[in-house]
Amino acid sequence: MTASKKRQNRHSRTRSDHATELAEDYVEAIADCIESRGSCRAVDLVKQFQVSHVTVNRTIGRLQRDGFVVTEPYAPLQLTKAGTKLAQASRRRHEIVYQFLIEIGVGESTAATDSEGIEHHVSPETLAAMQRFLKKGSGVFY
Amino acid sequence: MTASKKRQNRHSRTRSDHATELAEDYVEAIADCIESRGSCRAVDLVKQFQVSHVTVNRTIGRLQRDGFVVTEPYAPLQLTKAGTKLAQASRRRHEIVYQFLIEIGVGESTAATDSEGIEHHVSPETLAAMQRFLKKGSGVFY
DNA sequence: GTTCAAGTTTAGCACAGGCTACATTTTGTT
DNA sequence: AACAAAATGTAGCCTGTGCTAAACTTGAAC
Repeated sequence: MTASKKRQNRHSRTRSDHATELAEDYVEAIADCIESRGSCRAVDLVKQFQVSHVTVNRTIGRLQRDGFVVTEPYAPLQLTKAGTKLAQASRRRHEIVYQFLIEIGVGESTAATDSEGIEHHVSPETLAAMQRFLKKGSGVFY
Repeated sequence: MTASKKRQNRHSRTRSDHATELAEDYVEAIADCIESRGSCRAVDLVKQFQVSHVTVNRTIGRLQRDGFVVTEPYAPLQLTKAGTKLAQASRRRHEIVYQFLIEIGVGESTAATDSEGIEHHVSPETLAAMQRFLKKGSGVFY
């Protein structure tokens, strides 16, 4: 495969990737919120993402349309089965990437920031490579 | 810093990050194209990114507006100083991430794909960690 | 020098994801 | 019960990034 052909593959996926990123961030946040506080409301997401409640509201609408979330007006959010699954997968990736960054010597704060961005672009193969690395322990590297 | 506070930081940057990603991809591609073929036309980018020529055209317009590219109607594209700088930085990050993925055992094809997505989310600190890792050689890990 | 093909530009549309301003509903306090 | 505050919803706007259709330039072939 040529270099430019590879790039084509990636970029033909870029748009839909971006569409999925927000969904993953939201369901992850919703799952966290439900776990830690028992339920999740739009206002919790407003605090998380630092966007206006209108933006949150409409993003939730898209999540509902896409089958990740169910809501009734003025009621807390609930994840569907698909939403829960997506949240778990997203959180798992996130955690592995975070730990991996820590392992290669990135500071906690930066690891937290970068893992948020990176997690959405890590394929199963790369994730597996990171896991292998983590299992070896940091003694191997340092 | 709390976990949710960290997330806020990342997400408050997400939108502008996305805006920058495309710019980086474009200037990188333009720089590659100029190097390999002597000049770069919109049609070359159409092939690279697999989007319509109209989309390319308007993206170029934004790049020009933002000072990364100069064009005259029906003429090849040129990078400004800022554009060249951005392209170099982008390519450097890209290359380090790619080599790093290879080093931890990711296959070439996947490394190419994932590095395209990851490069935009790697902070200088994480990039430095990856470089340290590369300098140690793969013998340390395998 | 005309004509034709390739490249470019313009017009106009869609959707995602951001916003403010304003309306409505819920909930907690008195 | 009434009011105030908090949460949610609605209307309408903007930009970015995608598209098709149609017009226009440019350059090459005849």
